[in-house]
Amino acid sequence: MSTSGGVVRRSLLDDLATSMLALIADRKLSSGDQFESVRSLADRFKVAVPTVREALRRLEATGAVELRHGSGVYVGQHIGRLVLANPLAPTPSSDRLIELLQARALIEPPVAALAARVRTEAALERMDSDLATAAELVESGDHAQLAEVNMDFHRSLAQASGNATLAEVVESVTVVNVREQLEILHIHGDRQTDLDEHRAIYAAVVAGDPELAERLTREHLDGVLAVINNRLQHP
Amino acid sequence: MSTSGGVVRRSLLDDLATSMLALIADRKLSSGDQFESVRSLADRFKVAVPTVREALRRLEATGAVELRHGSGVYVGQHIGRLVLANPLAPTPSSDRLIELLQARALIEPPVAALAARVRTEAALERMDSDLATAAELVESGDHAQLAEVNMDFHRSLAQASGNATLAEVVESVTVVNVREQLEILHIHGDRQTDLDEHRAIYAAVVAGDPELAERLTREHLDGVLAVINNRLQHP
DNA sequence: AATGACCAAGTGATCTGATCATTTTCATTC
DNA sequence: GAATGAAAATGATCAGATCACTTGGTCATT
Repeated sequence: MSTSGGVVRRSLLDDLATSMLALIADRKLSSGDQFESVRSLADRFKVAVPTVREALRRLEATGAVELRHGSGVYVGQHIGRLVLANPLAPTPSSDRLIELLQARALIEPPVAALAARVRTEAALERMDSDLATAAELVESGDHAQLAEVNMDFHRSLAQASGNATLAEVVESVTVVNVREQLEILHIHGDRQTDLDEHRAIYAAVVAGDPELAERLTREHLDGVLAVINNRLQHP
Repeated sequence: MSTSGGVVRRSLLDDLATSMLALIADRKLSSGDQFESVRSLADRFKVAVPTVREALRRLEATGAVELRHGSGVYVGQHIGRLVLANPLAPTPSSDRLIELLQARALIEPPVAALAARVRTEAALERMDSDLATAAELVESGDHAQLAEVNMDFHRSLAQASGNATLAEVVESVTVVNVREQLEILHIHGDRQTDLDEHRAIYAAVVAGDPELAERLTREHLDGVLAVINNRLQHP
C-alpha cells in the first residue's frame, strides 16, 4: 500500500477507534450513555472481538469510554476533552509536587480573575455547595474528604471562568495524586484558614472583583506552597 | 474477593498495566528504549497474549509505550507526564478554538515571566534555534512548517521556565490540532510580525526581564486572538 | 570492497472460537 | 408485592493459529 505524501500508517485499530468515536458522535451520545456491546461492534465493523477490545482499551485510557463487566460499554466522562491528567501518572516525588503547586500558583490566579468577570451561574452554585460541604467536614474532622472537597472548590472556581479548556487544565493539575501526596506527607496548614480563604475568594468572585479574586487566589496558593516547603525542610 | 473499604476493583488488566509500568521503572528505561516483546510479557506475567495487548493499548494511549509492527514494544515519549493533550480529541470547533487561544493568552504570559527569571539553558538554545528555522521558513514560504515551528517556540519558551508541569500544560494547549485548524481557516496575520514578536519575547527572556517578557507574550497572543476573531466574523 | 537482492527469524497484528465471571432481566414463588 | 433464583446478555480471559512488517545477515553482482 502507499499512503502517499504523508507518513501515516493507519492500522485497522486506528480506523476502528476513530470509527467508534464517530459512531458515538453520530448518535449524539454523551457521558454515561450506554454504547454498544463488544460483540455487536465486532459484527458491525467486521473485525474480531480482541481487535475491538484493543480499540476500546485505547478509548478507555483517556476516558472516552468505560467498560463495565457484565453490563456493557458506556460513554466515558472525559470524551471530547482537549487536556487530560495522565491517568497512568506515577505518584509524584516531593520535587514534582512542589513544581505542580508552583504551576497552580501561576495558572489559577488569572483564572480566578476571569471567573470574577464571567461568573458562570452553575459553577457559582457549585462553589457555594463546596464551601458548605467543606465547613461540615472541618467540623467533623474528616480530613481526607476535606482535602478532596477543597480541590473541588478550585475546580469549580475554574469552571466559573466559562472557559472549558481552562477548567480542564485546572482539573488536570488538581487531580487526586496531590491529595494523596499531601496526606502522605502529613502536610496541612490550618484547615479553618483554608476555608476562610476559599470563602474570601468566593466572595470576590460573586462581587465581580477580578483583581481581588486574583490576589486572594495567589496568596492562598502561595500560602499552601510556603507551608509545604516548610514541612519538607522540617520533616 | 473483597477489596474492603475502598471501591477499587482491580481487574487482571489493571494489575498488568501497573506491573508493566513498574517493570519499565525498575529497569530505568526511558523514552525510545526497547521494552519487551508481547509474547515475552505474556510468558512473564502468565497471561494470554490478547490480555497483554489490551494492557499495552492502554499504556499506548497516553504515550507511555509505543508498539512498532515487526519491531517491538518501546518506551513512549510521554511516560511519566502528569498532563497530556487528549490524543483522541476531535478537531475543535471555532468556538472551542477561540476558547483554547483565550486559555493560552491567560496562561502563557506568566509562564514567560517565569522563563525570564529562570532561563533554562537548553531551552534558550532551542528558542534560538526555533527562531532561526522560522526565519528560513518565512523566506521559503512554507506556511505549514512555519506554523509548526512557531508552536515549537511557545513550547520551548515554556520549557525555559524550568517547570516541567507548566511545560506539559503549554504543550497540551499548543498541540497540532491548532495548527490544522488555523490552516483550515486560512487564518494568519503578518508572518514577519509574528517572527518579530517572537524575537522580542526571546530577547526579553535572555535579558532576564520578566515584566517585559510577560507583556510581550500577552500582546502577542492577544494579537493572534484578535486576528482570528476578526477572520471568523468576516469569513 | 561496496552495493543491492534476497531470505529467514523475530515480532506485532488479527482472527477464530471457546470458557469463565458479573450484571441485569424477569418469571416464579412465597 | 417482595423475595428468589434461573436465564440471558455482556465483559474478561484464554489458547493457538496465521498474516504482515521489520531487521539483520547471506550472497551474488558489480
